Amino acid sequence: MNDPMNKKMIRIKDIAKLSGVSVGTVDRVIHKRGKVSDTAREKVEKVLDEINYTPNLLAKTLGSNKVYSIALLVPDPGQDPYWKLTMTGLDTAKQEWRPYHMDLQPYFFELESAQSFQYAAKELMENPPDAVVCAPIFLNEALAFFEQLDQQKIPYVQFNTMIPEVKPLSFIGQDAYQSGILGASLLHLVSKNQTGNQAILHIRENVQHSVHFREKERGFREYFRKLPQSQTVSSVIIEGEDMNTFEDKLIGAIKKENIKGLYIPTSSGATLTVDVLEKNGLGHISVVGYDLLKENIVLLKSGKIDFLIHQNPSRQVFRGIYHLANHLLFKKRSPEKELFPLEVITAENVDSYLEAILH
Amino acid sequence: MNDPMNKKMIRIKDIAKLSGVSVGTVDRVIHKRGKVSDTAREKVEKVLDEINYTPNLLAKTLGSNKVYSIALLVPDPGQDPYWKLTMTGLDTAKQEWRPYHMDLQPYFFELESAQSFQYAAKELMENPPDAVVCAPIFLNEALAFFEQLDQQKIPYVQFNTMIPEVKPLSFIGQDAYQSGILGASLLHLVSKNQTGNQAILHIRENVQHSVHFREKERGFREYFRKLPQSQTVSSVIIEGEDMNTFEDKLIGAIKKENIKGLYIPTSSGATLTVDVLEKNGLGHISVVGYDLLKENIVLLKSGKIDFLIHQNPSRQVFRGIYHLANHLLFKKRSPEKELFPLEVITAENVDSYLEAILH
DNA sequence: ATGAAAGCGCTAACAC
DNA sequence: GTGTTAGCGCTTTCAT
Repeated sequence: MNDPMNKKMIRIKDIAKLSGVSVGTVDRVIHKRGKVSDTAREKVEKVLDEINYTPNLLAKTLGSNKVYSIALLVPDPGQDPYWKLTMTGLDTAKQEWRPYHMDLQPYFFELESAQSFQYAAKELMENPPDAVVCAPIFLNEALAFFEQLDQQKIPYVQFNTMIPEVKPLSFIGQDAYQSGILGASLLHLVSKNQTGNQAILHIRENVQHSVHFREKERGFREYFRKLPQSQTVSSVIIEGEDMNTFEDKLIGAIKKENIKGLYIPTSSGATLTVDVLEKNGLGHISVVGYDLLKENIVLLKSGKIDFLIHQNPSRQVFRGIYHLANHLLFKKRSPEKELFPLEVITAENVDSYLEAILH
Repeated sequence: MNDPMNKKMIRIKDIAKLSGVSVGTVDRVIHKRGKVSDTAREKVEKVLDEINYTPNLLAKTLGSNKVYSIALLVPDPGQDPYWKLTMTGLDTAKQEWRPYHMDLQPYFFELESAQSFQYAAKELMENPPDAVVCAPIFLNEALAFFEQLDQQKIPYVQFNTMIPEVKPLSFIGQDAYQSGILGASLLHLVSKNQTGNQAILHIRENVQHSVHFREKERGFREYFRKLPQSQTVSSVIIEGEDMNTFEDKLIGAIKKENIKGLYIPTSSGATLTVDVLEKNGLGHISVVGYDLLKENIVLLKSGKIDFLIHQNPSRQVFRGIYHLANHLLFKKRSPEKELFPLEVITAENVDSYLEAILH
């Protein structure tokens, strides 16, 4: 903005001298803390208006000499490869913030159990951190937790799933609706030469996730509805249970609805599906899936999945921590929302993503 | 790695006490500066081995009390929309590093004039910065400049174009060969239904850029060569001059070679090309271009360009500055190479990229 | 309400 | 060679 060329940077001491008060008073005025007389305040503010003071953040942090802690509340990475990716983000953040003595502690809950979310949240609060990064998988339980944080004035970042009811320091994630549109367009492109219908496949999606997945479905349908020659879209819902039921349901639907393309919003769903397709000689069906899970990468490279959309969970937590750390350490303000780009992964660019440093 | 839960962080003072020497000596051992007796060194090193000391970077930087400057040497952003994007990266970096009193100064040269590169480099060196970020468009001139920097022990980051002959602090950019492969695969995908040949279009590419563009071409050709039914690829070279010549050459080549798909490695080349195609009723020809230039975005959204590949020049400079700042301020070591992912942009995800904070 | 002064952890200059 | 000490710019405490 303005030239930082002026040799000497302005210090609180300088402001004090210029306005004829002590550094203590200047500090009080700047941070609106303690008592200051109107006359003193005016003198200082006058000087502040004229010069352009930017505090030295290093000194600020050093002087206040606190060790901050940030807790991370996420699904157990051992239970799901998608959530396992978030640990990379945590590790990178740990390294990055280590020199600032930031204490980063993860707490895990079962992906399928709202109760375990409550339990993990409770454990977390037994030793209240200075800030929290949370994936609010379970709507009600998350709301209760966030309320608790609000009460204790603990700032938090919400990521992955967007719950509009709360006002976190920031939300980090993607536009799920647009993600559905993108998925649809990719599927459309890649299955142009085949005849048949498109389908969205819901595999073991918690009802609780539903906001997220519903938005994806809405986008997906919208794309095909808007097409010049509007196409119908089937929806195949598979609750879970055993592989045989899964196979029967899936193959049944494909045959019945004459499906040529499958959109699979759940990261780990693509592997299961492709296995079944292969086994049943349905390898020609186009597949668009999510995320850089090991299995997905293999399938992508071998051409069994056509596209992946990258949600970048590792970076989501990395950025969540980043915002909170900046908030705590440097009082920097964070964006209300940080929406990640919807990244298209193909066999040809997947390696470039794997090599890239948490970008 | 290891638990940061131990209430108190270890300070140099602690190490001094534990090893029975003074803080000065500990500092000397840690930084291998000044003279230390072997016995003292051993005592300190023994303690260092046992405990896990991470220096407080805030205190470190504050104590050494320097104002660092980083110079940026890039093509004039006024002359080319691609290079204009780098200014976003500079601005963001300025904001980010402002609190650390980092002085960031850009120097510009003419995109088509090696001499102006020399001139700008000379001007830059009249007031030697502590580090340099440079886009080495002109091979020989860049080599001379880098040599000068090496001599003066000024660290530098090389971005956008990879010159293997030098050893900068880091290189930032993309794998151009793989980028060509990606471009080819996208073009192949999108033009499957049409008959004809693929072509790569070279528009006003300085000979000096050639490493970069040659690699892209190599990848592009390689993709089609490896295809089960190997396809031929034409290469259309347009030196510059006026629009009419451009049009004649382009249309001539398209007709003659029966071209159905165009790969355009130069960011600003796509607009020119699409204009000519439209005008000549050749709107059906598929186009893959580069980068999020305003004009490209419009064409992408209207379906006149099928895909863009994002080189993210703004982030390239942002990261370049990031590495150098960390190097200077915190003595952090940077990666030799930071390869960006090859990002695929479509009409459906382009907005998500525009919204995204310099990601 | 305000000023003076003691840190924060590290660096660097200085004395011995 | 080694220990001591005065900063770096800010926060925080303690007198006044």
